Amino acid sequence: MGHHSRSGRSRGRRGYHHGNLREALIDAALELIAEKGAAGFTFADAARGAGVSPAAPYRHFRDRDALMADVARRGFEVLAEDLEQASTAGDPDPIRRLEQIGQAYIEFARKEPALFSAMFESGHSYEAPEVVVAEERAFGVLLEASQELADTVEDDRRPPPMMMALHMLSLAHGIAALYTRGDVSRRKIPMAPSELLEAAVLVYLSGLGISP
Amino acid sequence: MGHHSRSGRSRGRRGYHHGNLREALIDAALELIAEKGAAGFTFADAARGAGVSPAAPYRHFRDRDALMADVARRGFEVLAEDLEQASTAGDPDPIRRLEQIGQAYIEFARKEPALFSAMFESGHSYEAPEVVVAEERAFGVLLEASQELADTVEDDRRPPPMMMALHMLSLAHGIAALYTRGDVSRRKIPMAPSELLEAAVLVYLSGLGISP
DNA sequence: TGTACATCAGTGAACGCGCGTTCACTGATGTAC
DNA sequence: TGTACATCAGTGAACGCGCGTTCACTGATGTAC
Repeated sequence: MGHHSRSGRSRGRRGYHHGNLREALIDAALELIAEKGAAGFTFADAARGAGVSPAAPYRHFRDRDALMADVARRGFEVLAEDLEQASTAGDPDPIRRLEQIGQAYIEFARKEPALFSAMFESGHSYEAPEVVVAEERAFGVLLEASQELADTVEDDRRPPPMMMALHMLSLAHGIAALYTRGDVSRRKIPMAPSELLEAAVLVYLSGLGISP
Repeated sequence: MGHHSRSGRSRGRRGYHHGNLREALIDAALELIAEKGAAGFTFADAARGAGVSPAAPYRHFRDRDALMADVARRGFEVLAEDLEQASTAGDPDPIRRLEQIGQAYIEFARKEPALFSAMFESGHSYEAPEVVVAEERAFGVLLEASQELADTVEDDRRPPPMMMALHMLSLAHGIAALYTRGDVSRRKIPMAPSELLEAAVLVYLSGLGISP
């Protein structure tokens, strides 16, 4: 299953103690989310998936919600890393950078549908500090790139970076939510999501007076 | 509760027969979704909410999924109506029309968070024909307005209406999903969602060479 | 290096609960004549 | 208009099941000396 490429499959416990049950539970949750959606599993399911007794998860998470919050936190952390990667690697041209970050956003949704669901479709808002921090870190990448791009424009025509970042995020998130998840979902469109995003970004930036 | 402004509150049964249990179950489901999210209720909860025995819903819906699908269908129908309303009423100028449709989209998400959740955050894709029809009807409004606006541009610079419509939808949906639901959710931003959308639309259209 | 002991991270049995679902039933409604 | 009857839409009791959660427990690990 694709979404374990990062964390590796939990490879069976080595005795009475599991060794890394916390991670194994998160992995199991992701697998279950991928199968049946964010609402489609129970605390006991996660225990079963990790190969432990139903009482074992209580050593690591207060309840199912706490487990889900941790899954969401990891999601935002992975997303932040991906966006940072897209921002620092690749073409350093400010326009290309912004566009690459947007592409990384929808690519994240495509590659990690289970994380994406846990983050945005679980019915919770996750006000836990670690989640908020990770969220802001991800948004910060977008904001910084917007700032940098805005700085290339002469003073009197410079667009507000915060607005640019929010526009980019909304656009990327909308495309991701509606069109990127191949299996569980969604609407079909006559072009790839990445093309749709690319075209939108170019039009949008052109509207701000920014052209390649 | 706000989301009953359209259908009216179910006002207690008048005897052994409920009279309109199907609608009452949908109403109850909406109330429960508003309280606890799309995953936060059971078939039995819906029955309780409608004031009938747990066996009664089986006369109208095969299971909980069938009930949710019907809620989603109604959601898309209401959305389609709202978009049509925004398209036909109000300013007939093509630019304003498109923008009004976008505003209606996020306004729908704000006013009907329970419907919005059922439509987009329930973990189902709803391939039932009636749902697809309602979805296409809603999208059709956006497409038609895009078509009309594209027609105001001279031939050689005319943007593809389908692309415009998809861009508008993605943008509106992203803003709606991230920022419009006051209670259950979400991120805070330094401007109202409607302003965020308005600015984005103006920039975008300007990028297409369309200005008021 | 060995031993005693504290701590940690699991077990597995048990419980109460509510859910989904079926069933024979029955009150209410509609219709034929 | 009245009556017999079919159909509809609900009841309520029952069931098996799996979930969440607690509990005393125990095997494994780490550490002091």
